[in-house]
Amino acid sequence: MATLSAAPIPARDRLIEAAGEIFGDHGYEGATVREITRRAKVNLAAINYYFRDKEELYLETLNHAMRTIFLRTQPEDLGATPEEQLLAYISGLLQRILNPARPGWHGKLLARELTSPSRLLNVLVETFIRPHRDTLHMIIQGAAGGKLSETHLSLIGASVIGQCLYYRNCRAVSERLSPEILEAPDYLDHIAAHITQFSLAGIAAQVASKKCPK
Amino acid sequence: MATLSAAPIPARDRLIEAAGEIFGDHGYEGATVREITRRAKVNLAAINYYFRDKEELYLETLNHAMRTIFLRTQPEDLGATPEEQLLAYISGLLQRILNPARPGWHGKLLARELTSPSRLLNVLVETFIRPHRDTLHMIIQGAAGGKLSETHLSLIGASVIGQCLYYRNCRAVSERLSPEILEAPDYLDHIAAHITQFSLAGIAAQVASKKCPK
Amino acid sequence: MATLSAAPIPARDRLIEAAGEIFGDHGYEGATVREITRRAKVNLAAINYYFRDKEELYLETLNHAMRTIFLRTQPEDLGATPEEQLLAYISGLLQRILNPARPGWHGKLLARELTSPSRLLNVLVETFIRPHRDTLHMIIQGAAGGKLSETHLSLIGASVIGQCLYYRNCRAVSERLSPEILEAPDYLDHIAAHITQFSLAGIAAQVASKKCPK
Amino acid sequence: MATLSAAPIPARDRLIEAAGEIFGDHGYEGATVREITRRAKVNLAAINYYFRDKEELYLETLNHAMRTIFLRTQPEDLGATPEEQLLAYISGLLQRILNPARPGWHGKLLARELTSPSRLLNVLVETFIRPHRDTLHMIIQGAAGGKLSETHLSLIGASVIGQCLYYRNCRAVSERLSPEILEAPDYLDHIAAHITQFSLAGIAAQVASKKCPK
DNA sequence: AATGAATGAGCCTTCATTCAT
DNA sequence: GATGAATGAAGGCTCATTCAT
Repeated sequence: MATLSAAPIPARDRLIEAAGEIFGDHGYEGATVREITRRAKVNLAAINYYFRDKEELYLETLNHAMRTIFLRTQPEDLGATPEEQLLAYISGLLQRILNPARPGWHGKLLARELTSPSRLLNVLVETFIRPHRDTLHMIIQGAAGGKLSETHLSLIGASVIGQCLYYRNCRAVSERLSPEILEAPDYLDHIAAHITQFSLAGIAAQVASKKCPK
Repeated sequence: MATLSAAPIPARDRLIEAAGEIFGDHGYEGATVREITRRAKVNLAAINYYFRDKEELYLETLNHAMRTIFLRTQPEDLGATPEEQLLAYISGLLQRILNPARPGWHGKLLARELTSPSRLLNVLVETFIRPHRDTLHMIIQGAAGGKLSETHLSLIGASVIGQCLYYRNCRAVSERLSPEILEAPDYLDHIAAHITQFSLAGIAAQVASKKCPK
Repeated sequence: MATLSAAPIPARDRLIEAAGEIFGDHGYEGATVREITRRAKVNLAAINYYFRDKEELYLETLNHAMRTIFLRTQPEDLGATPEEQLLAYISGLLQRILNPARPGWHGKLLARELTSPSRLLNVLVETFIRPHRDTLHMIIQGAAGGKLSETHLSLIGASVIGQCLYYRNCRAVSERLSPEILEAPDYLDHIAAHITQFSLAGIAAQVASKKCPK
Repeated sequence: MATLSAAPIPARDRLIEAAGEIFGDHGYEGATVREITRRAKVNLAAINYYFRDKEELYLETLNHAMRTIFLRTQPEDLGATPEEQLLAYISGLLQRILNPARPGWHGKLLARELTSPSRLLNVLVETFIRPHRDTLHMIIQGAAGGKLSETHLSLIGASVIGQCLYYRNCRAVSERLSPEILEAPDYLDHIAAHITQFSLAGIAAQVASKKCPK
């Protein structure tokens, strides 16, 4: 019989959702399977049933978050000019790790994993992060006019990413030191605009310094 | 009788040193007092004796790391021109959180605390971070010629700090994506120079855009 | 298939039985959960599983003992004349706290709780002891011919109860000072008879002294 | 130089006083040497210095309490007639175990020891309790006119002692069930008078029943 | 004579996991 | 397919005690 009521979320998915929240808030060691199963409203033994053990659940949850955060984006999808592409890239990244409309734990989990990596890091880097990084480098190269070495690209890429991650990693500090920035309704747009302008100037300076080295 | 042998390090100090390493590597929840006391070569009950409990030991250790990292530095100590000051500031920060000659756990502990704050964060921000931030803002204001609003200072300050912390928070990723950067013997100087040049260009662009808003 | 073997006692009940014996012998603080779980032949973690913690187990065990000791008895169940009722009451009380056929720890636990009350005492008094006391007062009033004030009833009741509890609280001393009393096969009956006769005389004297106060 | 200030109480005596209070309130196992040394305002190691260990301190403290409670009293000291002697005996016992002017822990410690004896009980019984019991039996024999057997004396003695100890052992219950008795300023005298009258009647009945056994 | 530093043993509790159903 | 019962291991902590001074 057809019915309008939404299908109930399967237990396995409820587990991943609950695990993400708790791993994000308390870390792998700080999270307890009891708390996770309670929040997911499943039996205590369900984690060992659907996943093998706590670690497997963590890896599965992390994988889920990474897939959501690192949606493939091609430069051509981002905009016409390199400047537009960079803004789109930065804006997208900020959205993915900070937007409270998304499950907050995606970004938290990524930040935790970067700071203290699990054994999944290698596959994480190759599968998700490197392609994303390549896209960013391409955009930067475009903005620079195609003159930058790999090392320069890496340094600049790190500068761009570092600026974005700051708002994820140091959110608690920001809230105390510069609350006005985080309180604006469209603060993510403001921050994205600032980082883009700031970085484009940095890129331009890099190009200039290579042209006329003192 | 005079002797050349160094005085033995007191048990309490050995505990803080061991705790710093293990808290830095595994986080508060992941660290066990058994492991800490074993590494410090003291009795299991020593933590309860010198500190009240595990949490007190953590706070004491964190405080120790913060005091070491956030040595007061006045702008005038840093250099003559704003550019020199900014370079000195960035270089100093990188040294404090990354220099392997220092106990590696200082920076790790700071990074952990920023990402997932304990109840000590408030006092940490007011005692250590805010004064440091004020110094940075002063330097930026100097580099900008004294024209920037508080909000702009905050955004630019976040860009500078974010670039620096990237190498601490995402070190594991950097090692995989750009190993050549971290392998140079004076890589901290290179990074500091890059961030400084990048940021000065960003500051200049900010000043220019305020003068002639499109 | 029908079998003659008795059903195995559930782990939870074994825990209460073992806990009663050990709490009775060593008190709450002197008892260890290790010893209790060992005697109950269950895992160390079973206490946390069936009860929340050691205290909850104690309260549950105490409650169990109290329910067994303080079976409701109505005066009319006890006998026809007040004298028979008093004998039945005293005899029943002695049986409940001393009879070695019952688990010995019931009485021990009660004696301990009276001497050094836990936070359960209030509910214990209201639920179990007060009704019992009211029954006793009714019997005394009957034996006295209905002339005694509340205060006199309380004093006489205390005298009756005190005589009975002596054999519980000071059993170890009795065994040394008057072993012949405890060695008779029906010593509980002898003691009950003595206390009854002794108390009836006391009650009669009380009534007489009220009639002709000197 | 002579001075009016009282001599400071020696550390050893302060320890016994503090130990008595805490053993009385929490029992041997529930008491901690830390708490005792803190209350006695002595070093943590003082217990092991003045006494050998915790148990030795307990025995010493118990001994101290027993000596205070069981001051030798001869029948001739108590009064002329057996009735006066019994009143004096009962009144004295109640004073010793209940009088709040004395250190409250004396009675508490005795009650605890009777209910759950330590290995000191044997010597306690022979040294303190038996002589006291003999005095009581002599008084009872006097009141009875010298006709009672040992067994009868023991039963009657137990009745007398039991009535007295009730107010020590079940004080917490009395406070809830009959507060009015304990609130009178001279309640100890009232209780002593009641127990004496009650017991004299009991003794008389015993004598009568032996004369004309049914 | 007395004490601060340090310790080994044992406490209760909680953890992730498994097993029988 | 899913779960309630039960468990072994390890957790942090507190205990009474000792040792060097």
